[in-house]
Amino acid sequence: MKVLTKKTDYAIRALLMLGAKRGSYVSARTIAVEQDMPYQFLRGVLQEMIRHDLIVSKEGVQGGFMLEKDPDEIRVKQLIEIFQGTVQVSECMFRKQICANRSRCVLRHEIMRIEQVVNNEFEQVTIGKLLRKLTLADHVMLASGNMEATENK
Amino acid sequence: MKVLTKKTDYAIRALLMLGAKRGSYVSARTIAVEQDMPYQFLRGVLQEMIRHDLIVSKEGVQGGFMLEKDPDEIRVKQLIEIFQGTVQVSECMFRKQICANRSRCVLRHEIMRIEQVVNNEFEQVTIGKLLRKLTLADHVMLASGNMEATENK
DNA sequence: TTAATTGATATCAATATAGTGTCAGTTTAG
DNA sequence: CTAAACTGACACTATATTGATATCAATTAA
Ligand code: FES
Ligand code: FES
Repeated sequence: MKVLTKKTDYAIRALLMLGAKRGSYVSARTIAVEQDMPYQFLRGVLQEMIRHDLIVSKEGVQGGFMLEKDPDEIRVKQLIEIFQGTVQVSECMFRKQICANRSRCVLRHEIMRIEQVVNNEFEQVTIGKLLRKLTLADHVMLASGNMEATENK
Repeated sequence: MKVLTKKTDYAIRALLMLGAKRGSYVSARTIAVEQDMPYQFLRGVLQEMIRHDLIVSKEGVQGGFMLEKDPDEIRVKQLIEIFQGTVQVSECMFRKQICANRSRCVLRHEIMRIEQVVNNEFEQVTIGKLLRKLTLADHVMLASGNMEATENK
């Protein structure tokens, strides 16, 4: 059972990188190379995030993506919803018989309670929190990229 | 995002039915018809549960499946593990760079914490608890099946 | 002008989930 | 003793989801 798919995974990591390099545009190519993600796939993810106003972009040479929204307002829950749809524990168990009485069904109740808990957890985690939790060393890595790519030219 | 797959769903519902009719054998056909599940698919699910010693079976006419284990010891968590594999939020985010230092990675930490919470929730829910939560009306339905199928012959 | 970029889409491949079919062996009612 | 109702054990198909690639037009800075 996998809770986060690649899209969500890549989205979080891309946002962390944009968060670490705030103020400047970072190209999809750069993110893809440094974080080791498939380029075209990542681009799709980034575009989806643009559509949801999480990031902005600039076309052309020196273009790329930039994080504008406050990192503390980007919740992992939202990312999951964007890339994996609303969390639902089960479509609707117990169709035929018990479901005749949806509102009363205690099973559904129990399941929905768990749904609530899970959602709550993911709602707590924001890109901002994750950024702050990164150790200095990690942070530097995220901000500067890998060495080959950064050799002072 | 779907947390419970059909297999888990069917497994829970089948167990509830077996739990409601404890002591007697219930055939896959009966469960399938009364709970509206695909017969062969359900059979696969039942066999899997036998392999994990959750239920026992009897072949031949008047045969079927029976719940032997204490319903309070059958946790939804175990069912999820059987039919969907261990819960893992993400394979392992942040491969290339940060992962050089797995033990230190705070992101992984955060993710694993949530994993813990989710697992905990599903560990709390047992077939026994669900059975007790069923209202009397539901219980009767589960135990007696639908009317057409039960007409005293 | 050209190379580095994003926008927008179309398509494909891989994997996971859901469901069906078949046949051999067991049991019990008649 | 036999037929019908069962499970055991697989092999198979279908559908959906996820992951990834490819193409081409438009934009921009050097
Ligand atoms: S689960 Fe659908 S109503 Fe009980
Ligand atoms: S997530 Fe793999 S180590 Fe940080």
